[in-house]
Amino acid sequence: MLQIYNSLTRKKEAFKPHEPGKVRMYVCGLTVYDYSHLGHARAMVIFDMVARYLRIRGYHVTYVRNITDIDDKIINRANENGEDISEVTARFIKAMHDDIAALGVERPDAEPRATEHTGQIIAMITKLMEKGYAYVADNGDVYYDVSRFVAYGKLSGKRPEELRAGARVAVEEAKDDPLDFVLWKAAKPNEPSWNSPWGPGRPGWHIECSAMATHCLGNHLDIHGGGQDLQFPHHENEIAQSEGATGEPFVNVWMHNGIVRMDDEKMSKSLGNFFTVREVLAKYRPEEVRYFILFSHYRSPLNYSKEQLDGAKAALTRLYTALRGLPGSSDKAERAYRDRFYAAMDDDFNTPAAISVLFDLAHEINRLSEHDPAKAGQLAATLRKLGGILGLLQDDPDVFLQGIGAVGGDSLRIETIERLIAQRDEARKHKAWAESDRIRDLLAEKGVVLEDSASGTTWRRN
RNA sequence: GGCUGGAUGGCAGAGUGGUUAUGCGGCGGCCUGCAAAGCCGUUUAGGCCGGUUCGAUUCCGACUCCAGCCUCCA
Repeated sequence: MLQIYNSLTRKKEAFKPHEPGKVRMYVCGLTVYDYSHLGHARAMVIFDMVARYLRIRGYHVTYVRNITDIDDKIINRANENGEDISEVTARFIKAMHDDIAALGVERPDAEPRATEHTGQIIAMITKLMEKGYAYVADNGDVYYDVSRFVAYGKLSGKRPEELRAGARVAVEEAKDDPLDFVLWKAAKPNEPSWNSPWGPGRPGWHIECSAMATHCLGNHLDIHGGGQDLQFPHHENEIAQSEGATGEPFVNVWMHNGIVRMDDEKMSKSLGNFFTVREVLAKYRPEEVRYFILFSHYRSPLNYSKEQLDGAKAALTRLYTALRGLPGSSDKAERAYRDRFYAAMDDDFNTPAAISVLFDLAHEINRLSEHDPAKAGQLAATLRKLGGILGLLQDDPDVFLQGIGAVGGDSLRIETIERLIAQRDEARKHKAWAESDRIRDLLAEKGVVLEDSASGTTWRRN
């Protein structure tokens, strides 16, 4: 039985979609004004893992992940570059798709963009106006009246009075209440705008998610996900908007992934302490990055460090080494291991525990490979199958270990390596150990590790 | 200050009221011409103080420290 930690109730709950067998899931995507960094990548990989696992468990999943393609930062970026907004967004949407595809993130079923849903957005704001949840301010902006939504704060555990008391932000004068948030921004000169009942303007950030989520998935979602840093105010505001407009519960299960840290501090654009996905992929292979992300639980903070990424590489090397030379494809997984893997994943997507099952498999494969290759082969197929659920271990082991597409360094060409190995074999036949070791040291200096066995010499890059 | 969440072995990172997490690293052994890989064994745990219990790392309470949110943020 799948259990998911629900941020709304702050506990794990048995997962029950309200339509049996079907899951409607919405995840907050990115604002496309710059390259994605590791924090974005984590959210993308986590919810990709969630969608994959739900499907493995037999659910028909509709996964929607939005793109915010109109916002102050995008406008500023376009102005800085002397570009049109659509040029900026097109470029960074492409970059995002490339980056996360490299990390093995599958495309969601829909990827709605704010600028393509202004109709739905305006319709929802109109509804909120009609129901008295919104007002037009003196400056022409439309605001949500937080005082009208009695459940405000239920997701974040915050109380409006305390928020007001602790307000540290300069209060926008047009608002009736510092907690009110903008639904529609009146256009300033030279800003992109859409016509609306309240004059030309553009949507506020929070409303787009409410409008697109309900438009794509209906009023009542099973799962809504996003980074922990979106829990308040973004998701709190989404609830206020959606439930205010539809009168129905908006989301059953709220899932929040932990943030990525650098030196025990949040990795973020504003702090400037971030690595873009591209920068990381220049040093590490995509699968290493994906493993790094999945090796800690999705709700824990994830500390970025060289040691962690190097560890991911070492761990994958062990798993692929176990798979090497064994038939890898099969549809059936050994039941005992599969059950343990599922049990881990059923427990709030406990990927570290699930990964530990992969290592137990690798260990058993290594034990059996000599005396019971048939059984070892079966387990190898199981390992590959279960790894695949996490989007791991789908490469040919030799391709991974020999580092085709490995990054960095002045690596030797395969032909050169094989020629040197042949030379060394010749020397070894004559027990010319000095020459043999000379060649092995030479290769080692170039990052190539040799492994002699009864069946010949194999090599890998380290 | 308020609201969330956390504190585990050398590092990373899970589960668990009494029994091996797992990975990286260390140490000893097997294998090897020597290595590497692998295998066998092994070494360091659960912030601090109380409480509940036959027994707590695990449950409860206080304390200390850390992070996130309260401003755009995955």
